[in-house]
Amino acid sequence: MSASGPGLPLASLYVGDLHPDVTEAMLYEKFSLAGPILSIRVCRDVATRRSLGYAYINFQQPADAELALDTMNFDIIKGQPIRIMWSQRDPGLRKSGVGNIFIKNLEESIDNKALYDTFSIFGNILSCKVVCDDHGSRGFGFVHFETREAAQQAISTMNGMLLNNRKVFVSQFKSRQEREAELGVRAKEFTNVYVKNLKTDIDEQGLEELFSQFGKTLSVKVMRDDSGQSRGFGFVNFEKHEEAQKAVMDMNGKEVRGQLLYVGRAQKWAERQNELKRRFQQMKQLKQDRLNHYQGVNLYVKNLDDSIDNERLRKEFSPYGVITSAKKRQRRP
DNA sequence: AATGAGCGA
Repeated sequence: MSASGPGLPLASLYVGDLHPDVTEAMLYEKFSLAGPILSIRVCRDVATRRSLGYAYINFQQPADAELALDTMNFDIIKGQPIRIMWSQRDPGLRKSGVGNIFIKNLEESIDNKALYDTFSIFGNILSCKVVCDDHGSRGFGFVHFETREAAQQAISTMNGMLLNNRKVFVSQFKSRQEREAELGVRAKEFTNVYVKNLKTDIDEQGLEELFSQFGKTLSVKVMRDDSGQSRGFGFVNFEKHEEAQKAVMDMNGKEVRGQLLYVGRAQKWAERQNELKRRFQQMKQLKQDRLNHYQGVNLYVKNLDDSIDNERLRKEFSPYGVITSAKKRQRRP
């Protein structure tokens, strides 16, 4: 029988955000308090058997499932709040993001339950979460409503409201891509230009002289250390975007007093931090991936005689399987 | 400042 056949879906819950060690037995112990259970399954990776972090709880009675959802949502198992939803095998609503809203500037004591309670007056909530790290709330979260009307209601009445004395911002959820596209558009209209590789004896006046040919500048600044010495970079803010654009086009890579200038759009401090963080994490991930890739398939062979070269190494090991690389380390001189 | 993950493996 198809699992979407009559009877089943109405009494089936999806439980997500599970700690990887959560088992069927632990879920049974908890959820059977709401009523008789038909079956429970923690979904696992077929090869490794590791928990995928979600489970299904099938009740005999829909009313019991509803009771569980209403009373056990966000309860903590193994230190992690579980997130309960109705099982909905059709991914349409989830993927479309219709009805999904974003809330930021949440006061730290506002948790999942509080967020759920404040927003549930606008309509049926499919899923809701305050984003946390190990220090607690990160001050923002999501509420996914069943309908766009509910989401719209929530946005228009809650945006700008005080919640525990903090003014919250509520808006339509935007995917990372949408958001970056939006930032990109704004960034394209920049007027502030970042200049580096400046000789340290170039001051504001010198910088101004270099860039005034492109248009009227609103401000020119050379960044300095505590002793007042130039740090070799600065900012030129133009009145018009076109002028800033032209300054970048003409001056980037240009030699000024023996140094190649870097000239580009000035980033906001936060934007710069984000980029650095992202690059750092990307690098970390890359290293991890390589490590994982070689884990268990890379052999280290020591005590090789000088006469053995890469070719010979490969030949000796080739009977045991496909070799992707065989390299002998050069003896240090 | 911050815009997710997720459906019977």
